[in-house]
Amino acid sequence: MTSSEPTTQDGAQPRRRDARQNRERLIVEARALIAQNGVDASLEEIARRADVGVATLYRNFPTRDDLVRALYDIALAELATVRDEVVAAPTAWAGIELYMERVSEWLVADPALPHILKRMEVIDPGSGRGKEFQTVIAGLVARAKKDGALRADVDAVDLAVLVTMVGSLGTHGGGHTGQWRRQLAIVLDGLRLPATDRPRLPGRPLAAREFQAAVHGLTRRAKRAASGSGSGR
Amino acid sequence: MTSSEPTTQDGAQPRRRDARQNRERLIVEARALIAQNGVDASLEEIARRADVGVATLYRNFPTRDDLVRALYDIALAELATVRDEVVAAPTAWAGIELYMERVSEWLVADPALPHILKRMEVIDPGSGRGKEFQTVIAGLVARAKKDGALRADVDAVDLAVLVTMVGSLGTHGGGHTGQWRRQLAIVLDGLRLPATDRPRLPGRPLAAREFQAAVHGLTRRAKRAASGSGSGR
DNA sequence: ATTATCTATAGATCTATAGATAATGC
DNA sequence: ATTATCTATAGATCTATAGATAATGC
Repeated sequence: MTSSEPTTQDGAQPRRRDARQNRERLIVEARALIAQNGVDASLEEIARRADVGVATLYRNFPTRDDLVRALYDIALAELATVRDEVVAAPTAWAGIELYMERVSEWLVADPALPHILKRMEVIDPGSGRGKEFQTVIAGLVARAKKDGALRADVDAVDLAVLVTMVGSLGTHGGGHTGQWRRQLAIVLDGLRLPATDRPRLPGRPLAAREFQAAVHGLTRRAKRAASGSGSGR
Repeated sequence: MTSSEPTTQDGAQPRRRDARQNRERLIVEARALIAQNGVDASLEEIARRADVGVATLYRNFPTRDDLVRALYDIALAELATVRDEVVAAPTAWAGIELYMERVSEWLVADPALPHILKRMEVIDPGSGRGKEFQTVIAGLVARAKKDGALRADVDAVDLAVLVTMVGSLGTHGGGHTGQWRRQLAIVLDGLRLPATDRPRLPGRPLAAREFQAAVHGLTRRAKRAASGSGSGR
């Protein structure tokens, strides 16, 4: 209770070299396992994969929710860069494109994120940590409409929903294939005005069997885990 | 091993009245809990919620995968109706719209489905149970392109990915709000040719706080569970 | 000297099954 | 008579912590 207690601070780096490394490894493995098994992934197994005793995990993250919070903070820090890029865009429409692309990329790159975001809202409802971001986007939306670049009947929240949707391809659509860029392009075409003269879709369409494998999550990592430990629990 | 053994047949209905009812209840609760906690949801808790001893669950579904398979079969049966509707559509484009809408609806209505589909591909890889469906859609796509109703640079697999994406709003975007219809309309506009004269978006945009709640899965059911048992495990 | 790690362990919960008991259908 | 249910339980795994042991930084 005394303020001078030498406990591990909130998200602060531990003082010792090995401790920092262990924390890093725990975070990496936690992300991987949560992506696979959800927020309730076994803490014991996370520790095991990080080659660390369970107690070390508990020292760093006394509660499961502390771990979730840490992952959330890291992810959010990455997102801050995106905001800067977006406001620096030459036109409002370019800003919107950038926003959609970067946030999709962010979601697809880390399939643990949906689970983490979901849990965060339970832990800390309406924290509104991304609220200023939303304000930026709302401004962009207004300008893009005025420019005649964005259809008039959508708003910033629609964009947020759309980007969530595209980002979900990381979990349910095999984000590693880069397919999501095609789908994003189609979504952008659905938003664009005038609605003619569309750019070509990026990449190539997926073969049917690739889609099967992708939707059902058979990335290399998932495959390894499936053959290793059955249902994974 | 003898073929006359009176074991519970594959997906067959049990003979006794109470048994049928119990099986029904198990399936309902399994669906709900899997939607919430993933395929690895506790079988004990499913039985508990269905007001049934665990042994009853195991009698009906000797293996977790048997349960998953049963849920899959039920879902697929529902989907068969959709195929009939789609082939009966007046134009190829109408068929595509119908396909996208009905399959999205199907996915959104049952947030357990992504988990189940994922697991099915592990249990029974490349079973290709939906393959004939894909063939139907491929034909539709070809016709719609010839009609000049669908953009030329997409194929049937793109549509499947898109519909997966929209369907994911059931899990990650609060499907109960019906928001997905707006997003689907935008996607369809991105696919349509000529790309002008779009129909109005259905419904109304979501308020920012509604989006928060929706994305983070605070449906009534999730709320109840969260306040009830913490992290739910 | 301080900071952090590991091993061991208590209590809870889960999977899976055996054996005793109850409910239906013919 | 048959079919199905329930209770009880063994063994595994998980969470969370206490106490002994090892590694770093000043």
